[in-house]
Amino acid sequence: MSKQPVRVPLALVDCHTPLVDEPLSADQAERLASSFKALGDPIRLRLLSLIASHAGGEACVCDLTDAFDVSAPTISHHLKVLRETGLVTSERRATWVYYRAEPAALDLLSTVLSVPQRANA
Amino acid sequence: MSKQPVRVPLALVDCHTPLVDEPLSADQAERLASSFKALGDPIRLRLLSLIASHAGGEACVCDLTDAFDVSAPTISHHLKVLRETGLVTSERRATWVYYRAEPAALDLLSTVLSVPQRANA
DNA sequence: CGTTTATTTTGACCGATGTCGAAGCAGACG
DNA sequence: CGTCTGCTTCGACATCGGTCAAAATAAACG
Repeated sequence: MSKQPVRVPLALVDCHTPLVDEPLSADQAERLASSFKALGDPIRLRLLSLIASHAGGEACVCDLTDAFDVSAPTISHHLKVLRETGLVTSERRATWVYYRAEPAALDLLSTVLSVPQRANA
Repeated sequence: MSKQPVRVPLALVDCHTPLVDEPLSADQAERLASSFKALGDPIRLRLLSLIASHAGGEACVCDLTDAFDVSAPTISHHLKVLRETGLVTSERRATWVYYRAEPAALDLLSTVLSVPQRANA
């Protein structure tokens, strides 16, 4: 029942305030933009969603490849982009490679976009 | 004290479930990706943040241009991208053009990325 | 060990996108 | 009316990014 260690991708430490609250620094914007860019492709979004919503919290690449009309190298490329931004992690077990979503990364981006309701300014 | 009309950008009606809950359809992914792609540029992120956090809830283009090292046409281009995805709206008043953030659009994207905490699957 | 299957890397292609200067448009103000 | 200022559009250019086929790597299996 212990708390999971909260894994915030290295590139995103220090970005935790909703962007509507105060202007992002150039530096924060640079790092956040990389993450959103990774989400800015329909195949990557679907991959992430498939992985995150998959039974057991992980999905094998072979499961993912079949869901799309693009070649295996293309899927691999998109997974790499998601990995490099810390949105997913991967682990090889025997023949197959399994991907998991990184909830802390998603949550952080969700927070940045959130709109805290307050008195209408 | 009446409720504001909730303005969800047309392209995003029908996308309201966290992507970790169930796989996005190709169609939803396509539309959401457009929005995230708009957020996938550091200048656009900072523009959005500047606009949303600006006193009065709106900012004039002239305020925005000075904050960056790029030309006015480039700022205008980025604002157009934000406008076309429904993240901001603009209004001309006399000499100046004012931009506002669209909270419903931000909130929707925030929801899609959110991670509802539940029993660890 | 050679083969087969799963996944990634490499290299090339080409369309998409960020950038700028120049030109255009819209109001305001003499 | 003519001109000035604020903003956008146009056209060109360079870079980036998604895609594939082919080759490379990894692990199992016979």
